[in-house]
Amino acid sequence: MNRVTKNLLYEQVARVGKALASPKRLEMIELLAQGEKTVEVLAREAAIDVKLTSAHLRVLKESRLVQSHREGRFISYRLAGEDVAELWSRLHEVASKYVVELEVALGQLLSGAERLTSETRASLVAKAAHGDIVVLDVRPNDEYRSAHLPHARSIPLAELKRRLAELPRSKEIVAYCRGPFCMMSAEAVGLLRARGFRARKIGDGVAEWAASGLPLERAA
Amino acid sequence: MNRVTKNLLYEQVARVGKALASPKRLEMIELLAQGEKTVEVLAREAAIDVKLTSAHLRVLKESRLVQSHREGRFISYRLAGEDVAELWSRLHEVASKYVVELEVALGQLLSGAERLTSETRASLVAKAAHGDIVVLDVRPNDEYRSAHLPHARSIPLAELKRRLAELPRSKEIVAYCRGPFCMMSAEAVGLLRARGFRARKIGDGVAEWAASGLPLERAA
DNA sequence: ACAATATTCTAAAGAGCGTTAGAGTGCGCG
DNA sequence: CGCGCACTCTAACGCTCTTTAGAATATTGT
Repeated sequence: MNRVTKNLLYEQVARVGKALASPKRLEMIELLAQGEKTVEVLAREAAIDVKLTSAHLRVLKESRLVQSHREGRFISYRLAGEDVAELWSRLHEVASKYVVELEVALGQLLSGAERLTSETRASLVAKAAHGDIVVLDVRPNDEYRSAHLPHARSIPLAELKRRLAELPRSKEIVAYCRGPFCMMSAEAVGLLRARGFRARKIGDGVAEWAASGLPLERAA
Repeated sequence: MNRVTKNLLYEQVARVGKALASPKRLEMIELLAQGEKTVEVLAREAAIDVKLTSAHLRVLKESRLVQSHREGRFISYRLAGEDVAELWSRLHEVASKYVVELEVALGQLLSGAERLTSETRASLVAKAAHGDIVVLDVRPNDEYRSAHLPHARSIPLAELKRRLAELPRSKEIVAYCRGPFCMMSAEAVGLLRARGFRARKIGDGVAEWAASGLPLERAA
């Protein structure tokens, strides 16, 4: 009985592991870490067929990583807790530390994006609080409202070009988006630099930030 | 290219997820979190066929979660880093928090084993340092030597019955083993209570302890 | 060099998972 | 009420993973 029970327990944990074993589901988890989303929105943002998205969400729901609730005609999904985002963050931390191919790919992708340590995160907050830099959130505005880095300002990537006047040329602009795999902040930096701003990106998203133990801000 | 690269990245992370998607591999990771082991030892302790153990180790090695090196006729495996044990700990933390069936099974299995918080962990160390309690490691001695909780004493479960004289009847004995799924500490507590000792178990193993940020001791 | 031991490699069967399409369900609006 | 929308359920295909057995490899001791 001992051994049988034991295997059953590892099986339950493996159910969560299985949920984390698919690239599509991982992308969905990262998107949901930005805030609640409907199936349709999720399918569009991840570029996955709606039916397939629904099927994957079913798996995530069965493993208790996400929860769903109906809102009128739409069904909205969210992560089951903060620690799910943290788990995702740890997973890709371990992955990027040990999987060489990922390192190489990440290196190309991030193209100079800073990997933050707890010290640099703390000094980032301090500089932002003091007004020495501008922390810029380039995700869609609803994701910003759901949660964002301390002192961050929201200008979604799509609106950046026509809202450049809101940004100072005297200060360094530090852009971020959904996490190290997300290209939006890199695009934003490219645009800003072309217009003569001083800008750089960081690899952190809200999940990475929270996983490092620092608090997030939420819109009222 | 953007999308292609992106999927490739999630795929790399999913490789690690896949490695965590099998009950047998999870059990092996927990065993390896206790210290380096050869294939044969691992196979015996997990009650898995040697060939199958080797195959699973191959998967773990390909996902860079474990490393191997030859020692004479044996090949010894260990976790690739401390954060792998931490990842395992987080995984089963999330699993046990959200998977109801696991909760129930755990509840029966732990039968009163204390879930530790950071406060109770700290006070445990303080009491052990002061000599108010005896922290007892009932795992095989080589696992104890590899790493153990602060101030812990080693009496492997197999030797406990004939070494009872080494333990004080005046102090409470706090037993632990490999983690919340491990039955050895529960057996030890049963034995000790039957002989008139004051004893209880805790769910922590070295992985859970380290994941909570506290230091471990290692034999010189 | 040869036998014994520990482990890996190869091949093949079976189970389980991802994906797609079509039918079905629940909600809101006219 | 009934139509349309958002989503889920079911069934089926192909593919990948697990598991087992047999052959192969590397190392030690004689």
